[in-house]
Amino acid sequence: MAKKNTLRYILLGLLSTQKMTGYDLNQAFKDEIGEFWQAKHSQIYPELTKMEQEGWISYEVEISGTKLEKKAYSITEAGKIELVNWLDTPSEALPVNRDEFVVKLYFINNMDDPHLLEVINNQYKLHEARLAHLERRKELIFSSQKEIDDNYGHFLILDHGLTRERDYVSWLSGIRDRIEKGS
Amino acid sequence: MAKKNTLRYILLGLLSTQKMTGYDLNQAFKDEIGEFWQAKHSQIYPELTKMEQEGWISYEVEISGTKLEKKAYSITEAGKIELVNWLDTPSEALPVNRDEFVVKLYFINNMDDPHLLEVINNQYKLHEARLAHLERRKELIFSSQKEIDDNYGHFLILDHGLTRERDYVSWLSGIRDRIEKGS
DNA sequence: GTACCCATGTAAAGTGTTACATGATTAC
DNA sequence: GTAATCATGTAACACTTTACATGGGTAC
Repeated sequence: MAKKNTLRYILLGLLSTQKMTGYDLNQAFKDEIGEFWQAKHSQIYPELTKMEQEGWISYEVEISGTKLEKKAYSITEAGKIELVNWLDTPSEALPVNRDEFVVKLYFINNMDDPHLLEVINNQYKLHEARLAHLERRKELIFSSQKEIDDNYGHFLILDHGLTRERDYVSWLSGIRDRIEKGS
Repeated sequence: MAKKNTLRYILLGLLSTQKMTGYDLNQAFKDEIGEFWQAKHSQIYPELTKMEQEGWISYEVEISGTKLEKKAYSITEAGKIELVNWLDTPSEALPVNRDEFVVKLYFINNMDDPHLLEVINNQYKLHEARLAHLERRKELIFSSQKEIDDNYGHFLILDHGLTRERDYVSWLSGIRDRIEKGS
């Protein structure tokens, strides 16, 4: 079985709607995409170079100010075909979803560790903060039905991230309650 | 910042309760741990060798039948210290949770792709199957309160995985309903 | 002038997957 | 005998992160 290289398809997908620089693409991973995929610029720039060499994308150099060069990438016809192929291919593998905290909790619980509550509270705060952040974003971006309809893909991804965080937080608080009651 | 190497702490955690071979450890990733961390034997065996060299674990060779050699690993005192340190260290980073399907959906939706429904149905089947599998496991393993209390760590991890799958499935069916209504 | 962001890259190392390899044991 | 499972390893490759490196633009 061939390796996935999901990153290049995500870049392709982002470029399918508009011209973007490597820097812009990197920013996209800090917003909605970032909830479900991450990449650093050190991975993005080389990938763009490879994709350009393979004819999936092309770029034009633009000048900001007097010297600063930007490479504005666009998707090519060949790239569009690759993108649609990817979109239409069923994602066979389920995500692995590594979660260090959950396995840690598994062990800490088995061991009657006195730091259990502390570790849980710490994680609770982290997820609560992310949940609050996502809720703010949702209010900000999707204040009306029109905005939802116009950016339904974005809405879906944000809504899914929100649900996931809500459940995580309520799962954690359930565990915390049980510990406090039991001790 | 140093790299994580979560794998070795998971191996340590598993070995903290009982002697296990590399093979046994590999099996553990197919059961409860596998929902939240994965590793192949090709990663496990070399890691065990390194951990043994660093004094975190030790092993005894046991013979099965007449020839077959097994290395039964145990955690050392030094290893126990490392494990507790890890358990007590707050997990600062939130999990990345890469999900190729979600990003795919994000793009496919933006593009009004005719395969949208098909792609969603495919994913729905995958998650439904995993959900059913987890539910069977829960019934099988945790049929009474006593079993829950005796293996609370395991219960937590399975319960969390179940909740996650239920939400995923209901999220997908919500999207499907919306598409069918809209078309 | 300086802090923060824009903008692009490379190098090195760590993590994870797939493929290659081999042989013993057990249940049918 | 043969298929499935037990048992252990290495090699090659792919993916991801961290660190190194450089320079321009903008707002205060």
